[in-house]
Amino acid sequence: MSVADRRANFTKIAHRLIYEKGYKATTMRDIAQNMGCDVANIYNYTKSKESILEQSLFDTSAIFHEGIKKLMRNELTPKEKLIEIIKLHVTISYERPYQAAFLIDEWRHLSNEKLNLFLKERHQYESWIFDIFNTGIMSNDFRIIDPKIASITFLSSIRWVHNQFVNGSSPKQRIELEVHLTNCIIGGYCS
Amino acid sequence: MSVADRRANFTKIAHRLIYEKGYKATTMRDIAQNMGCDVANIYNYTKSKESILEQSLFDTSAIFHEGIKKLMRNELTPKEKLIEIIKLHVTISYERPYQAAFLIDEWRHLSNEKLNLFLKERHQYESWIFDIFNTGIMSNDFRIIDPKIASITFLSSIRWVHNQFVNGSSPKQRIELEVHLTNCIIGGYCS
DNA sequence: GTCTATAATTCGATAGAC
DNA sequence: GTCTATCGAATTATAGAC
Repeated sequence: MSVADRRANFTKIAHRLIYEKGYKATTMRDIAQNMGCDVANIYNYTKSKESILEQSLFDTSAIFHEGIKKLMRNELTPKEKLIEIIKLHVTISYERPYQAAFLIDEWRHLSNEKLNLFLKERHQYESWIFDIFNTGIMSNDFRIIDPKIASITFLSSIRWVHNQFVNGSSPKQRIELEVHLTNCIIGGYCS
Repeated sequence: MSVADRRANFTKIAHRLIYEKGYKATTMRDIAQNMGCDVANIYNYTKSKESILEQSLFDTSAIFHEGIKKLMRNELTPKEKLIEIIKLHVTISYERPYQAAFLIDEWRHLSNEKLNLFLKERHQYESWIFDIFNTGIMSNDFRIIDPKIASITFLSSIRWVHNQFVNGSSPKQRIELEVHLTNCIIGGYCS
């Protein structure tokens, strides 16, 4: 196994354990045991426990930001933007379900300096979503709703998708989920 | 201060800290410090750290179950049932925001036996929601959507409400949130 | 009820031999 | 890169004096 493969294997195992048990409840000894080696070896792959979390959070945050920046540049209607954002979340949650979960559950375990930086990024992301709703309500693309509550509710409604992918899913299952989820959120429940 | 008041104060402080830092990251010393006493005194109010979490989870789970059982007995349309469930979640999240959060974030730190019991209760609750969607789709009250994905999305979309209440809110703010949230979820976003 | 003291364990991380 | 051994700190929880 190459060095790169070993590192990838370590990251995968560490992320899975942190997802299953939570960051605080996952010990370096847990990770070592699942790697089949001793605790000391873990520090060949990471300089500290926190850096595992830190790298995952900021890497994945950057991917979300790239995605939303790209679709905000396109000339899409507010409704089309929401559809693209659903697709973005499903895609990222499919490709890295554990790390998508950390953005929701584990960010608070960052140390203070990193925490502030992360919250800044998150707030910026939420602002983009808010702007879409605010614009869409003004332009009558959306109904008369509270833009703040709508944007929070929208983000919350797609915050479970990663759970569907943690045990492995096929590309077909990904597409199906995306279609049904979009149908629910964009079309609404009631006829 | 009476014995009951001291216990209530302990519970409130413990729940606030667990909400803010997470169960694993909250130490008995943290709680003691916020109570203004020594660690040993904490064990006058609880027999263990886990029993704090355990009692909160099962108490609040029972309240959710009581609420949904009551509204399922009524002869309401599926749509009216969803509206009542939104109201139920807003009400409980308003009255005990920390404990509502534990049902989402902290249940996994229960010990094995208690964990299985909790998951059983949660699954039953989710089944009731699923049944509402399943029935509503058949009866044409709802659009043609995937009932499984719809029920998960619905529950996820109201899973943020407690955050709005953790720093204290007026009854008027509660009503406003309930109205706007119901408008978003039942009416949908798009016109 | 309050405290001091401490037991028993576990944690992240490092030193150093191979 | 692997291991053994261990450090220093922090954890839950208890014993026992006041």
